[in-house]
Amino acid sequence: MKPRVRFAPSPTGPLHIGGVRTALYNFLLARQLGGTFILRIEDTDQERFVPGAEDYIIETLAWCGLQVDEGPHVGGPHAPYRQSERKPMYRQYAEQLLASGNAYYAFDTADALNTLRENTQGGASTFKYDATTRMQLSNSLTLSADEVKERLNRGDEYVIRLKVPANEEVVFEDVIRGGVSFQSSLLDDKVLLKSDGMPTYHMANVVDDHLMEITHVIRGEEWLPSAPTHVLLYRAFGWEATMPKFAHLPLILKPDGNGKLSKRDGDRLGFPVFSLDWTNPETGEVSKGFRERGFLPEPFLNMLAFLGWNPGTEQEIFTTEELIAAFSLERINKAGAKFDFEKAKWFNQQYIKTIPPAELANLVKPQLDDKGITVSNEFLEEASRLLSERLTFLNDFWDQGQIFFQEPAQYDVAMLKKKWKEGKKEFFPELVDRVEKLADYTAGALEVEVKLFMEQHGLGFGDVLPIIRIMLTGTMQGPAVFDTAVLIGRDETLKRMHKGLVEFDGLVIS
RNA sequence: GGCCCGUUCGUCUAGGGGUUAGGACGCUAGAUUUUCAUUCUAGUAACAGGGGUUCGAUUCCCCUACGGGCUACCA
Repeated sequence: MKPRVRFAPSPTGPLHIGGVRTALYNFLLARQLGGTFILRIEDTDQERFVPGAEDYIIETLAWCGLQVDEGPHVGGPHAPYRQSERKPMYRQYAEQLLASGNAYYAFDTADALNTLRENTQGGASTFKYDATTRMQLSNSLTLSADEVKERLNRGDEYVIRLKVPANEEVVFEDVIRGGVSFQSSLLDDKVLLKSDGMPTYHMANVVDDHLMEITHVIRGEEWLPSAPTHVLLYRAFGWEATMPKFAHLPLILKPDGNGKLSKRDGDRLGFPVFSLDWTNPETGEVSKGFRERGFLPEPFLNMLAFLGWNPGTEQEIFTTEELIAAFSLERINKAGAKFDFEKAKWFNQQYIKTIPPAELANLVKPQLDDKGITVSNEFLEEASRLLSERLTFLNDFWDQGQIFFQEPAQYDVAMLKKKWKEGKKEFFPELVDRVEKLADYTAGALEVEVKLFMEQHGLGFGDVLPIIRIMLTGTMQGPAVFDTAVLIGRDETLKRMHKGLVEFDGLVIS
């Protein structure tokens, strides 16, 4: 059987990193096994539908390079891939279960059931629609056939529920957790078809996974408690022989404290939890995405893959191709992983420094475009070369490299006060002059010239270099001074030096 | 409350009946860079607790504690 896996999100909002990781694991397994990666949109709840969410999901997968083989935007042999569009298909399956006695009509209203639940709150047991209560409720099990028919004809609202067998042990194998078992009497008679005719998640999921010939269901741990219901459904349909393998992923947790990672944690702790920027269509509120924060897709995926999985070797930096080769469901951990933004940054930084300067130049170019700055490709490439080991995020390029494109906006006055002193500063006009006359304007020649200048005047590196650095960049940080001087060119270097000569005295006095 | 899943350095984790319990992030120190960052080296730090089983348990079993998930006509 050809491996077929699916990522099946609900379009209820932006994808957070847990969702992306689920997609990634599905993708990795599909690619490793030469199988098919399917995107299915589970939009059976019209009330929670959020406009733009589906596009967001598709854009995220595209940005990450998780190419979808079948899905709503690319089609495929099992189209449609949006459950709302598959609505007419589910009814017959519900009826099949009705006919075989595995399901029944239930006429109880949601309000009535809520009341029952409230009345049993805090007691020994909470109300559950199950084998012990269903004979006291109004459904096709308790009503006469005639009355059921009459209610149906009259147009009474109803749902179709799964008739969960009493006192059975439901056992299934989870690839990650091993054998898992549930007592069927603890399960409730889940609604299969809602009163609006839409299937519930459980129904649609099982039917579609079967129809789409899914071989592995890889999803979050929050689905583990409903997995036995799904197993029962496969059984009721007579599909148990081709039931997919289940793998329930551990959750991604808050870095501090406990609980699932949520949007709030990101806001609170200052890091993104979504893949891309997201604008809430109702409030207009914008949530930061990893992409916009300066992450690149490969390290983003690399980092995500390691949240709950590891290859068993000491290699941590992986390309997506390498992840495909190394991945295995069996090596996924059982326990939830707390998200660590520091480690996420490290993956990104490690990746950026491997990018060839010409390529990095292309990646950072938009930052200059935004500022209306145009430079030659050679210039940008050299700037990228100088900065590539110094960037954690792509966005750091401007912060660290702006002095390549514009004069320093301010000077490190505290340092100037220490270094711009009588007895030393008098020599600098001569240095500027020598730079101007230097025959060979290269980093090497500059260094030789500066050393010569120092020797002749009995000055040390500490007397001279900080001054040159501040003249050129304004700060004590940044790439090698001589490289910087060569990059910005002799004219610009001289211009900045002259400016320093003019301004430093005033700065030191104040 | 009930059910299910889980628990190795602060964090992500390797390991698995006998190990100096390994790596990575972070942090600290040193080296390099007369800057900062990078890089390199070193250091820091863990088997939740209690019972078994065993010659020997961190590893297997049980209990407890703690954490998480689920408990809707939401997914």
